[in-house]
Amino acid sequence: MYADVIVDISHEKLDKPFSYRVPERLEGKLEAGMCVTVPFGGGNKLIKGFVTGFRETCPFDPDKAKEIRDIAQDSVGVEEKLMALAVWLRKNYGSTMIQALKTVLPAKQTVKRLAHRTVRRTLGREETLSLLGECQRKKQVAKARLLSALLEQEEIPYEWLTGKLGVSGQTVGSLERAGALQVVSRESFRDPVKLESGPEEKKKLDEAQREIVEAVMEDLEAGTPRTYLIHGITGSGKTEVYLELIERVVKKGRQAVMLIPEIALTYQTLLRFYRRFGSRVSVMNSMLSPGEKYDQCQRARKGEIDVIIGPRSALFTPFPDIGIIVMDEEHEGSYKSESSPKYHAREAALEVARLHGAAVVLGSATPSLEAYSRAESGQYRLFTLSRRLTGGSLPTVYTVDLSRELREGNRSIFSRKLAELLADRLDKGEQSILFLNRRGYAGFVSCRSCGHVMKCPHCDVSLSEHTGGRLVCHYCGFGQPKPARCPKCGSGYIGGFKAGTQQIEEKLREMFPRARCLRMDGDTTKTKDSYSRILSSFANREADVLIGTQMIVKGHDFPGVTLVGVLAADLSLGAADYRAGERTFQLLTQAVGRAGRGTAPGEAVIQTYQPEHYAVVYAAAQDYEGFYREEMLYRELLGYPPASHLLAVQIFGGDRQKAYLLAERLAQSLRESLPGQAALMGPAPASIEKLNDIFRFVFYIKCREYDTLVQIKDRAEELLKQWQPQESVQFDFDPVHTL
DNA sequence: AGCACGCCGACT
DNA sequence: GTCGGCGTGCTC
Repeated sequence: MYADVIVDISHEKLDKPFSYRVPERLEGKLEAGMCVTVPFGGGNKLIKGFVTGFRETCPFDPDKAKEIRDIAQDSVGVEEKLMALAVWLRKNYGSTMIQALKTVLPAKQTVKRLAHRTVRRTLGREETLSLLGECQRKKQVAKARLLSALLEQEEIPYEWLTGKLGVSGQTVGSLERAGALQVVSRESFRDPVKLESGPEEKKKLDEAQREIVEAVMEDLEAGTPRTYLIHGITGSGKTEVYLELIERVVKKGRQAVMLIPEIALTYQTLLRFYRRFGSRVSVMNSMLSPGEKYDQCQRARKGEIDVIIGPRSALFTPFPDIGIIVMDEEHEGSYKSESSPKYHAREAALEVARLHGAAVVLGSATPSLEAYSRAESGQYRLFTLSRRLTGGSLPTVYTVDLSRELREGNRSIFSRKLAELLADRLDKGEQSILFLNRRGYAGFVSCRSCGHVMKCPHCDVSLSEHTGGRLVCHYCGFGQPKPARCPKCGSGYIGGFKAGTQQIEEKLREMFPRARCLRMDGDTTKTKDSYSRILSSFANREADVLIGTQMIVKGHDFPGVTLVGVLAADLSLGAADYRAGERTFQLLTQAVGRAGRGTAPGEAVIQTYQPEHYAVVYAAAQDYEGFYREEMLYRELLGYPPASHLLAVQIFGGDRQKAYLLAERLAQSLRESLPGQAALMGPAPASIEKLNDIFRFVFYIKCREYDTLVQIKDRAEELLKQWQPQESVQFDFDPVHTL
């Protein structure tokens, strides 16, 4: 019996499993994910490693195999919990143990410690010079290089030496022994966000808020923490509830994790946490350098912080005793990892909470169907906050039928209603936002005259236009040629949507030459701080109109905005996946909610070719419940999550034919042993069939039981182990981002 | 990353 | 011949 052991994730060259013999006394006791001590290298130095799997035979010269020394006893609680989490990730989402470990073990620890390791000259200038002369005399080129570098600059980062200067480790070592220099490993915990922790403004909670806090704390103190869903409209004071809960948990000596979507951390929110928790709070942010991330982990490990704010990876902060995990904007797609293991932070949070005995609080104005249905079934406890504390009433929403505009002779991007209201705002000096929900735009085809969208007859998702004018369903592979006329109304105005933020800006300038406008999209926010610069410049009323994609409707508060225009709701409705309706509803609700946050009443215009689509109708009415009922019905009918579960099996390969054959072969083999309640669809080319010269195919398996899908995944992994294909295969459970 | 190995110039 | 420096490659 042999065990695969990862000895150190920190270095790329060691970033692969080493096989060790399992001694008899450990047989049966050892499990994947366990921490063991093994002899490593020529000196048989004992080091710690993690078991990633087992095998019967030795994959190399069996004489070289060494034996596992022991199960590491000293493995602290923190590491053990993270390991258990890695095992869980691997089992439930299907990835290699290495990938799972990398996900869980934060940053590249040791590498990043080196980033903070420097070499400092200890001898004086004269002495160093004479030593340099001696080295040159002895033709010790490496030492000479190092010494002259140290004369230029007293302190040099370690990896400069090994990298740029080409000085090896032992050269540094021998000079250190000679007393010419000193290796300084500094663990300075710089605070990445420098803020003055001002006086804390503690708002008094109203009754509804207090009820939530009391309920959660009661369960937590009784030792029976649960999962809670707060359905609260924007501005209903969810953050206050989070703050209060976290403060109470911290007072009990436990730690808290505050999860936020990738880009959503606003300055205001951050400030509130700093005011409340001072230096005991830390931020994990994608803007941080890996070294800074590592710093934050060290601080957590040492117990220097109690609260971490960050995206899904903050879940793996090495806290010893987490008491609460808060997940704000629970419905956000960025909580689903896009790289293997493709875990969902909501599910991972539940597992972390289980391991720590912590409570999980989910919050959203538009909860995901997954969360809301679980709340309905009693799995989660539901709370509703329906009062807008910040004042301001809900905006008036107008839905404009774009096909009617077209029929009545208006071929512009702006409907007459939107143009009229825009002109009015410009006259009054009030601000407007124009929103283009481009996300999910995957080349769908619709009729400009009647709004009919070309859909797959088998899957009820939009067909995507592929090169060569063919329409393809990337769930089941169904294909048909692109029709010249709309099959419903016979109009020739059928085709893809082509409107970007630039065109909108041009049209706006044409129509309102006096309007000052700002544009915010991928192009204008390339640099790091341009994002916040645009937002603050708009907040300071330096512009009248802000044009942008999803990024403008998240988080930020603009009290001066009294008009929101959604230019084409259909852009996200037409997305070729089953979540299109849900996403559209969420985006529209958020967008509409941007209007009238201040004292002046707001208005919103939703332009669409499908004014009677339920996502549009319920968003316009700001009716979550209604939307939920209808969408859920549809998911039940078609067997999509959360009514059922869906496993996407994705095949990636450089050779189109071979990749397709593997997909076909794997799908066929799985079909043969498919349990009755499961159904397999496909394979089909991904919506972007070729990316970076890699061909992508996908097939889907639907099943009510999640565990059955896990078993099917295990079976697929087994087959792949036998076949050893060149292509890579990934699994995505209940996918959020379709390929 | 750390360590052994082997090559190469220098010096008793 | 031997010693020590320094790059190279391997580690189950």
